[in-house]
Amino acid sequence: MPNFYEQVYAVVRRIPPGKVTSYGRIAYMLARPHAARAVGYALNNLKDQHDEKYANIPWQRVINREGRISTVNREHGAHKQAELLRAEGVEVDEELRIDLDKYLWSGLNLLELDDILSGNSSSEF
DNA sequence: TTGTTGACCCAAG
DNA sequence: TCTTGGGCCAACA
Repeated sequence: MPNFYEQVYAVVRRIPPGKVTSYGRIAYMLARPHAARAVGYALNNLKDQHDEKYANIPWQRVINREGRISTVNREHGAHKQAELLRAEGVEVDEELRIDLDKYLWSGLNLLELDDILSGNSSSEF
């Protein structure tokens, strides 16, 4: 059973290009409806991992529940995230807002979730 | 075993 | 819409 970080990364990797989701939704998918902060913590940790293993995780597709990029600028910053999303065809306005009605990822279905949580998914890296 | 810290969320006002 | 206050969770010292 992967630890919480790995579970978060596994879900984030499944967000298709041009779609976004929120920290809270990811937490909910992982059967921890109130662990949104921990999801953000996991992604923050991701930034410090320069391992190839973590190189292709589309962290830019994770935003907050308001459809806003809430990244406090550190190295990459909110602007970088906006650029990455625009490059995928997601419209991001000057206020760093995204139209969730258009770009929200519907999420994993229950069968896929079960695969991840039970650890016998073939796509578990 | 605490206490602290975050790329969060929710309800009230 | 915006601001507050409270809560929740995982990692770390």
